[in-house]
Amino acid sequence: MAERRQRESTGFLIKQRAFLKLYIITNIENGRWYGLQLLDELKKEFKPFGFEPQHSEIYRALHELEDDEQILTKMKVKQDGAKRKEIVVYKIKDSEKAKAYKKLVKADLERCEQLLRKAIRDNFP
Amino acid sequence: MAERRQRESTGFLIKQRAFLKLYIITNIENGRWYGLQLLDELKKEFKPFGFEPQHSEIYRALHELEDDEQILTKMKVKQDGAKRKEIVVYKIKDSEKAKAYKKLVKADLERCEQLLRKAIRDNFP
DNA sequence: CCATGAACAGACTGTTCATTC
DNA sequence: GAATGAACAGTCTGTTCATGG
Repeated sequence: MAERRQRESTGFLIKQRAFLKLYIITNIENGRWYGLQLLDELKKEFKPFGFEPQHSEIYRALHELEDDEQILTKMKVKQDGAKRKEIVVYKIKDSEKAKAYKKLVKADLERCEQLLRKAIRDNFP
Repeated sequence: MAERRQRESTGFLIKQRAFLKLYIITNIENGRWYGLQLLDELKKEFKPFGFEPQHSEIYRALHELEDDEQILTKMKVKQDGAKRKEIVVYKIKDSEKAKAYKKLVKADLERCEQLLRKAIRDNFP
């Protein structure tokens, strides 16, 4: 089971999903995080670049990193303080797979960067 | 009439359509071109970057540059030689609008490039 | 086969709704 | 309101089909 999408159709630019997954892994490598917390952080990061990710994309990315890529595991924990709300906290489950995934995305990011630079060169001499 | 799409939803990366439109304008600024000819040229250009545009995207881009952006006009011409096949050749109709469009896309390309560079910086120290 | 175009279908993502604290 | 999740809807794009030389 668990065979899912495989990208590389005609290969234009990287998809938002993969881009967010990369950031999520890196953040979780440095500590525990849960969904809305990641959303706030990433919104803050990308706001200056006119990009504002949505909460559903973050959750989809987290679910795929757990179910498809098998890179993360989740834990439900009671929030600190008086509140008895459960939140879903993620941590790295397989750091080798995490490393491999990041390597893949890095290559794609560099490819995309070159494509954009080429477009600027070719069209604005 | 003729009110159509306006991008900037949450603003991740530039869309393939806009990217191709830019190249199409630049190519047509330097002479007459028709659809499949542009397709061949652009496939050749982007092949080394793992990107291979499809013919329907080229046609959609051309149609929008004519109908929506009002930057191009088309002419049907008989192909040279013995063949009596008509092909659809485009030329610039409004070079001011072309210039303005390219300026817009340039800004977006630069924004995207910065976003990618940031991702490389942030995740691969 | 070349050339243009439209129709159809699927993938990706944004908006909304549902549920629980 | 915070948090998670799923359902729904729309857009973008790839594949296929249709037409004509």
